[in-house]
Amino acid sequence: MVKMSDVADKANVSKATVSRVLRNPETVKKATRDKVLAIIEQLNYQPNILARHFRRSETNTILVVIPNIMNTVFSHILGGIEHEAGMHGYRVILANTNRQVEKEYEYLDHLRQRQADGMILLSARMDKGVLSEVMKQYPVVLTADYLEGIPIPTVTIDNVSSGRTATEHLIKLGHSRIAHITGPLHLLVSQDRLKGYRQALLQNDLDVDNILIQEGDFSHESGYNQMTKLLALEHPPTAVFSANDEMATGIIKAAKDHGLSVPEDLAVVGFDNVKLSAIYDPGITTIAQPMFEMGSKAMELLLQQINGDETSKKQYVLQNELVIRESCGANQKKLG
Amino acid sequence: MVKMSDVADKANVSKATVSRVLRNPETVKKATRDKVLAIIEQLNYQPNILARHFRRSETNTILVVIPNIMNTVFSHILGGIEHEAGMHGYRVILANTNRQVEKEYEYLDHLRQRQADGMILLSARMDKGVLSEVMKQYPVVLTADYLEGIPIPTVTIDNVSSGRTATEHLIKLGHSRIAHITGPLHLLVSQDRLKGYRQALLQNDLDVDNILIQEGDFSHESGYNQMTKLLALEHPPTAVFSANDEMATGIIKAAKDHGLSVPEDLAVVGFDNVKLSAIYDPGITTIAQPMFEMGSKAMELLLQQINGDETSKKQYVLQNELVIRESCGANQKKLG
DNA sequence: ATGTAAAATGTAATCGGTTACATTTAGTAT
DNA sequence: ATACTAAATGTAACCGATTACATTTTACAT
Repeated sequence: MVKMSDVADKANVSKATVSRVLRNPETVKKATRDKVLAIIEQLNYQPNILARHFRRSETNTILVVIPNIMNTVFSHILGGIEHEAGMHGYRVILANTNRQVEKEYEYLDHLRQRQADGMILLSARMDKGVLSEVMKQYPVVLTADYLEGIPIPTVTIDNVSSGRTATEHLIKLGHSRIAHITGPLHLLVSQDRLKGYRQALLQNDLDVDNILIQEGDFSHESGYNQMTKLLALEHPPTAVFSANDEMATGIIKAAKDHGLSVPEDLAVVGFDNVKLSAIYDPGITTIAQPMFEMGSKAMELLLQQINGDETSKKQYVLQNELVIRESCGANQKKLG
Repeated sequence: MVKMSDVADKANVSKATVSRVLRNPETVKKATRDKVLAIIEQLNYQPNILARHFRRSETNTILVVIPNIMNTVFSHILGGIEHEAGMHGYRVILANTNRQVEKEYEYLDHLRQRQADGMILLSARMDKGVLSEVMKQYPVVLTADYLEGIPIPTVTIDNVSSGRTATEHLIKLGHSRIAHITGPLHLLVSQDRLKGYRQALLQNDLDVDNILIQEGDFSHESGYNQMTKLLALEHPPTAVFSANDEMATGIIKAAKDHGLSVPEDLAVVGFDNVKLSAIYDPGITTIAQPMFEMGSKAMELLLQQINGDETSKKQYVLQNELVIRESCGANQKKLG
């Protein structure tokens, strides 16, 4: 393997000059630079990146801690991260946690060992004290999830307002008996979407009937099961706000199996705007999370931190949007 | 940052001994080992992994070249890779190509610069000559895609036989006018699925009618569009084999929009068995690709190569399976 | 031609583990 | 107790690029 000193020898310059040609070309006279570059070309010299990483103790690598890559929402955020990272010469290491906290701690050690220049968390279950401590020493950004009480740079959407928007949309369509199937309630996102749902009802002088609020786990099956329960009520809902799109498909299936049509007999609004919601029949009206942008913005913030810009330690709230399709009935007749 | 020599000093041993405690504990007397470990604990010593990587010129990192992380099939394969890698202390670097060959070449350089110990390709568009050359020098495994003519270790399913199985299933259900909407035909997988489709027809003495073979691009829209075309034929098909599940949803939508029911008026079989096919209504009968297993098997083969086992340079063909749901009508009445 | 500052280049230390080889210590047989 | 082997530990070179600092060269003004 040809190394820097080989190039230096052949070009009759010192290693330092070769190094400069590579890293600070402007500090080297053009003639020398060209000569060195020619030799580099000729010898097909590839700098030993590991040596560079070691010497500079930086890795051009960032860690993405992700609960589950196979989840569409996460993989799209990851897409955004990867895109932005690539544009700046950074590589992305996958840190799948399968939702185990121990894994999060494990990856924290990677950061401490300087195996990565920074870390983007798509889930933060670890102890807040530990996280605050880490934040002080290393570049960290949180997205998709968020935490209360610690000032960690975060990129999210406003889930409360989104929940409100989704619910208000159903109210405007004339519904008054609106159910909500939530995500796992230990997650702040689920709590916030629920909060938004409640706010919308109250602000429109509608009762919040707790029997209409059922906890799901974001899976199709849970949507199906909880909806089946709701349909067995004496006064079943005429509309449902689902905390994500996959549950919405379960909800629609349950309604169909119960002999109801969507949106005629039951209006449904989902959340996320994953591809599924556009493909499903009926198309699912949903709150669009800008997943890709969340990822790229998170990476952008991380890069600022890596480059020593401490002022960038902010909370970012991205715009979300209601995407109207068939499942809510807005495109059909209005319900009375 | 506390380093190895600090530990050595405090423990009254040499750096070498500390290093051995960490890497070859069995070569150190228990008493010494315990003493050193205690000091490591006490000083909270974290070895500098970058130094280790540099010195040993290995990275415990592998590169996964992937056309698009946001695609379910790829993200599931990636899941399998990550899982297997994690179990063996390897980290996974994402190398998204967005289907650009140049990116593939770029990541090849990472391998050459020893930034990774090996590479798993989920797409190989690069020149076969280049790839063969790389294969000789570095551990490489191909999965999801495959190439003819070069003996690169590959993990796939048998797409020909799968295409045959899917088509035969429709034939057994009594269909004789079976269409096939293919994937992009520049991909071998698409060609092979098509080949299987043809074989099934011929082996059952059915004509291959080229008008019934339409090229799609794996998207919902292309499924919809091509099916719409097929339905406009004088003798439209009564069954379709779709080269993936997403197109199958488009096909079903087109049928519905044309006033047909699935499976009663049109039987559909998809390919992949992504979650979508289970969630969709009707549930899509499909060929299950063991995506996760493909990933973990590919990683397993890569690890064998990394560990110098050259005999492992094989082609692996994993089992696939027909998953019967509603869209083909097998669970309903038989068609005559 | 001479002096001076700026630009270009060189020298050599350094990053922190790893490991071949040398040396010491422990263990066992006679 | 002695000799010999194996086990344990130490010494020091090494991996290859980076960079602070020193030195030389160049450019320009007088």
